[in-house]
Order: sequence, then C-alpha cells, then structure tokens
Amino acid sequence: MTSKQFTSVWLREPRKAASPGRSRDEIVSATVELLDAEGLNGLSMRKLGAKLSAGATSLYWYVANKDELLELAYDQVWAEMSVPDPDEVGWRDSAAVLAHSMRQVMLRHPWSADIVGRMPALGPHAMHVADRMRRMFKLAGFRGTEIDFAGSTLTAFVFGMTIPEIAWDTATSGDDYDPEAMRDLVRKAAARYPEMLASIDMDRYDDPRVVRELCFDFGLVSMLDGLERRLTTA
Amino acid sequence: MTSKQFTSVWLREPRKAASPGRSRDEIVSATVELLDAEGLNGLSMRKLGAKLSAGATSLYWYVANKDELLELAYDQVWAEMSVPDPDEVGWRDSAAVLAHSMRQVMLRHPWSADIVGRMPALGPHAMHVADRMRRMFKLAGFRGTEIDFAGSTLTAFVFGMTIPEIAWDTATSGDDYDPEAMRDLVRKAAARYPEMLASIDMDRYDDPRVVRELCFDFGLVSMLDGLERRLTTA
DNA sequence: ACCTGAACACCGTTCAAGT
DNA sequence: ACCTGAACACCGTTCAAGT
Repeated sequence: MTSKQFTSVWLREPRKAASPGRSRDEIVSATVELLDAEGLNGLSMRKLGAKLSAGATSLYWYVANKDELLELAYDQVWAEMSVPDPDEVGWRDSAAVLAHSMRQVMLRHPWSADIVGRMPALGPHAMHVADRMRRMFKLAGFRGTEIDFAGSTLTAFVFGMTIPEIAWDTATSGDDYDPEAMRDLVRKAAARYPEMLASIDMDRYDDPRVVRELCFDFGLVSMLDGLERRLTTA
Repeated sequence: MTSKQFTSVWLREPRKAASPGRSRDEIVSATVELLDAEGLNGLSMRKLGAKLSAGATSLYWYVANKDELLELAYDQVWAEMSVPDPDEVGWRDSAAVLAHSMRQVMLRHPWSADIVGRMPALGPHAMHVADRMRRMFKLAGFRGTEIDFAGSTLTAFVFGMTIPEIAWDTATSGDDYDPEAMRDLVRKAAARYPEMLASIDMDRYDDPRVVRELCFDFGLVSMLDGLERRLTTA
C-alpha cells in the first residue's frame, strides 16, 4: 500500500528522438548547468523551463518527474570521470588516477554530493566506470565477489572523503573565506576538549585545500595498501 | 555581495531555557521522529509545528531557520554512535566497533545520508566522537597531522560505504522488495558489458543485506590494515 | 517572553485544451 | 507529436499583532 515500486529513467525507453522539439540531451545539459550554477535547491522545473524558453510543464513530455532529471544529470557526472585502461598502466595507477578524477569531478559538481545518498548510479556512464573498475581489480588478482568488494571499497573511500569536503565548501560558500573566523569557530566547537584543541593544527585553515589534498593522498595510499594486503594473505 | 557569512546553530547562544514554552530538546526529538518517519522531504515546518501542536511559525522563536533544525537533528545522530575507550580495548578494536556503530546509526536514520554533504558536523556529540577518535589514533602511534588523516580515512570509509547503501534502500523503499525485479534491472543496466554481467553474482540480490555486511567487513579490514602499514613504514 | 495568522514568493505535478 | 496555462496542494520565511 505505502510501498512504491522501484523506478528509474534507465528502465524506461526514452521518447523517440524525433526531429522537432527539444532533445533530451539539450534538457540534460541545461539541467547540469543550472545545478552547477545554483545548486540542488536552485533547480526548479520552472527555472529550467525558462532557461529552455519553454513552459515549466513542457518538460514532463520528456521526463516523468524531477527525480528522473536528476538521474540523467547524475550520469553526466560519471561521464566526466576518467579511468585509464588498467591493462596499460597497471591496476594500482589506474585506481589512483580514477580516485583523484572522481574527487575532482564531484568538487566541480557539488550537487552530486546530495545525490549519492538518494539514488543508485545505474546510468550508462556509471556502468562504464564500473566495468573498468572490475577489470582493474581482476587484473590485480582478486577473484569472485572480492572483485566487487574491492571496487566498493575504492568508491567508498572517494565518496566518503569528498562528500564532507563539499559540505564544508558550501557552508563557507566561497569567496569571502576568512581563516581567522574559521579558527574561532573550531575553537568554540572544540572548547570542551582541550586535548583535541591543543593538537589541532591551526595553520590548516589558512588554505584548507592543501591539507585536504594531503589527507586524501594519505587515505588513498592506505586504502590501496590495505587492498594489496588482501592479495598476499589469500 | 552574493557571498553569505558562514552560520551555524553552534555559533549562537541558544535561548534561555526558561520554564514555560517548548524546550529545544522537545523540538529536536520531534524533528528526529518526523525525519525518521517521513524522510528529509517529509519534514516541513508546518508538519513539525502540528506535531508539537503549535503554529508552524512558532518554531522560529527557537531556531533561526530550517537548516539550524537539521544541524540539531544531525548532532543527535552522532549522539547514538558508540566508541569504546581505546585505552581499554586497543585502537584497532575501538575503530572497528565505531565503524560498525556509525553504519548502523546511519541506516537507522537514512536522512542523515543527505546531510553529510550539506553541513559539517560541529555539534557537541560529533565533537565527542572526534575526540575519542583522536585518542584512538594517537594510541595507535600516529603523530601530528596524521592523527587527523587517519580519522578522516576511517569516517570516509564508513560514510562512503553507507551513503550509497542508503540510496539503494530508499530507492527500493522497503516492504515489497522483489529480488527477481532487481536482477532484471541490473541485467538491463549492465547489458552492454557482457563480461561484467557474466561475473555478477546474481544470488546477492536474494538478500542484499548479507552481501553488504561482507563487503563492509572486507573494506574495513583492508582500511585498517592500510593504516597499520603507515605506522611500520614511518 | 512566547505564540499566532495572514501574506509573499515560491515549489512539483496533473490535466484538459490547444496546435 | 509536442506544448501550454490554469489549478491544486504544498513549501520556507517575514512580520505586525496579540497575550
């Protein structure tokens, strides 16, 4: 009764790509542009309609609802990720490049952080990345379900590092970043934990981006080492 | 001009906890209940007001806006996480227990997956977990910024594993889960990658929860091994 | 000190109607 | 086949007004 069937754009046949009218591609790239410019809350059917100089409700001809629009936009994000062929550069380099690429792409499309928790990535571009990742870990020497587990571990790490990073960026939204205000904030939040407070490196707030980069690399190396360990222990 | 100052509930003094009127605690637990029952989109000021048998706009006396409400609710999630004292059980066990606890708590409050990417965790309960985590990795032998890096790596792994898991759960929203329909979906999505398709373990869709558990454990062990490796290499 | 209702500027989606 | 506008049932937030 209260339960809804699972639905997804990828389960429906799209409208015939007829000559007149707008194309789905047009709509999707306008959606991505709007999301990049105004964020997830900035996207509304009315605004998107206006951007395409059409009525808001015209969009419902191409798409069942707003969620489908987001699914389509989300897959565009996956399209931007680059995975070098593992057969050419080896699994570990291939994994490292993918990880950095995923992070950069998400930082360019901060709204994607809100989508990862809302809908599974089932689009063709996500599938392409998944396929490459499988080959990557197969080449590494994993077998059976562990191939998937290794892939999940890699994407988990990247998502988990990048999503909170985006939370910080959008909260401090950009251009008027004030390191001293940030230090005050942290001092206030951690006031009851003097030990923690004493050991926080306050310089990191001068330019948080460089520390984050170091942190990401530290975690990535750890994770890859950990995966490699699985191979020798088997 | 377009830039907003960073704001947070944790930067303001709360209203005096006077005797009459609703207390902030009351409001926060009603918020969490509503979020658990109806999800992030199900929470509206009007519904929350009604639940407290008050006008929707009364809430603005206690809270500046809806985001502050979410910050308060989010910290309640951190309150439910359990971290054994690392001095008693050792850093590795302490980390593993925290990781499992974080995951379970998030699965109980699926709306938290949407918040991780939207606002930093600065509440007192989040700080308590952060403090314990610092001590955990200090005990392990990390020094300086690496203490923080190790902590970030741990939480990144848990968030990154759990957030997409929640996306799946909410997309297939519960009670009418049909394994066969799921297999069809996956077959359709992966149709263009026969190699991938051939090696996907279709049994996993009978009860996805057990596979996820295995996957989480696999990743967790890898990650902890990887961190341990950092210690011996230094 | 606390709460209210009216009002404003928005939403997503449905649907009958137009071409 | 494609697009429209009106309409419905919602939103978050402000603000003057009440007690």
